[in-house]
Amino acid sequence: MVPDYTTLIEPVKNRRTFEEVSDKLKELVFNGTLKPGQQLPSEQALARLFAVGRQSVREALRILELSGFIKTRAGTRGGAVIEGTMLSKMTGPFLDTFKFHKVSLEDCINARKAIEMSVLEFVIRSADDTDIENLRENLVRAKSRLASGNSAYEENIDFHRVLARASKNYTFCIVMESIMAVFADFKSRALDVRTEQSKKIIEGHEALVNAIAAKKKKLAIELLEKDLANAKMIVLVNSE
Amino acid sequence: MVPDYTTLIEPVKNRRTFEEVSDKLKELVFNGTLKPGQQLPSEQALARLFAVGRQSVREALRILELSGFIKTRAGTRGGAVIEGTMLSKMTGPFLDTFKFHKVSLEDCINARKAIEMSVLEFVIRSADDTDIENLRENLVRAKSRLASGNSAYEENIDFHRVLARASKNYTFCIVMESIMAVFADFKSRALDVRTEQSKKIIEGHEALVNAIAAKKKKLAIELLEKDLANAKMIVLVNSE
DNA sequence: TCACATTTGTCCGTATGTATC
DNA sequence: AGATACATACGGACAAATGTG
Repeated sequence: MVPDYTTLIEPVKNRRTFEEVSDKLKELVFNGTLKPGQQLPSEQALARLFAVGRQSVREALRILELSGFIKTRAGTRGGAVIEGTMLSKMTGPFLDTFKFHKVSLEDCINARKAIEMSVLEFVIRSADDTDIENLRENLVRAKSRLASGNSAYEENIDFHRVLARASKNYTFCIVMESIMAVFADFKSRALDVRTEQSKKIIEGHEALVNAIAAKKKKLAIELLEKDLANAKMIVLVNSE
Repeated sequence: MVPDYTTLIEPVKNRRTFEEVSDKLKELVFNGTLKPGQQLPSEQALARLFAVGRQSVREALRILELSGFIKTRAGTRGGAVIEGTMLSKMTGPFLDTFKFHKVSLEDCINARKAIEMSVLEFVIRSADDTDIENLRENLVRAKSRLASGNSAYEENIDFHRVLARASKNYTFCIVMESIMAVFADFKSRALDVRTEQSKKIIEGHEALVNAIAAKKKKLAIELLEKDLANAKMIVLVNSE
């Protein structure tokens, strides 16, 4: 009968100053005291308020910035502003972990397929008119991009983000956002997608949206499988 | 035919010094120049090497620390050391995003079920003897924990991390690590799991491992479904 | 167009706590 | 116990950016 000291007893004061500061500010965001769009006091003012040095405040702000809580701007009327979403900053750590452990693109593609097939099930159950509209809006953006002679790679990645949102389960949004970041990064480094490929992908997306709108589950599953197979081929061919 | 200036033209020098430093160090880790366990020069030395101030080095180190690239220790022979894994630091940003967007536990549980069922398919296909052994080792740890009068909540969470590893696809490891962090955090804040509940979970895990070892796919799926339903009940009851 | 004020970004000097030898 | 080497932390100073009058 050994009691569990490790969870009962915590370090009294091993925490560093900047950690106290960043945790305190995080808490103010979580409990709604600090709302998105709101301006934080200047670094000097924060240092006075917390009764710490400006260096500690700066290191705390770096943490909050990297975590996506705030963005900072220099100059008059500059400073730290609370962000409205943390989704985009989620992807950095995920991508770092991915690269650090040298995960293969193929593994990522395979896992992504499994997860997105689940997402689709949720989408067919829960998608409403607004979601269908958002998906169609993505198709319009992608097509206009294509019409101006560029590939629609970014828009076609975004399609899957919008799809995840239509599942009405934000957990999927976070996960898919992270995974799609891998493909976005891959494109920025290596990929030069042909416009014909983009066109084919968009056509597939269009058919998929129609199937979802019509609640044709079997067809939708089939179409998503085809789309992911297409995407897999494009990525793997270009990663040689 | 509007050319895509946003991807063609990048800001010439908007980057801050500490970003340059942290990116440079990240790159050295990614390309293998800096290996896990290796010691970085002191802050003073790094400042000299990069020809920047100590403050910039410190802010860069904060970023690398938060991202999980390094850990720092004070004292002689202290300093920054390259980490061997980034998995554990992956969870912080995920958890922050989760809280920031106030995702419901139920959504998280539902998404987790969908994803873990996919993981199980991969596990049944790919798990080898070592994986089965790792899973059994987890059961031993959980039981000994129970025998000493504590709940085995942490070990039972860890079971699912080990399961993800058995899929042989590191993408699943990253995703599951992130999701399980939500439950680990939940426990640390609210949950007081009864030992009887832990015992029941462990028995379920044991049956699941046996089914996986015997490659009985249908049975394994059934058992995992039951386990997740159990976990869902325990969490939701305690979150009232 | 041109200062001016404010705030971040950066560097330096110094002091303290901490861990190792 | 004392010396050493490092992170941690504070304060002062100046440069760079940026909005305002």
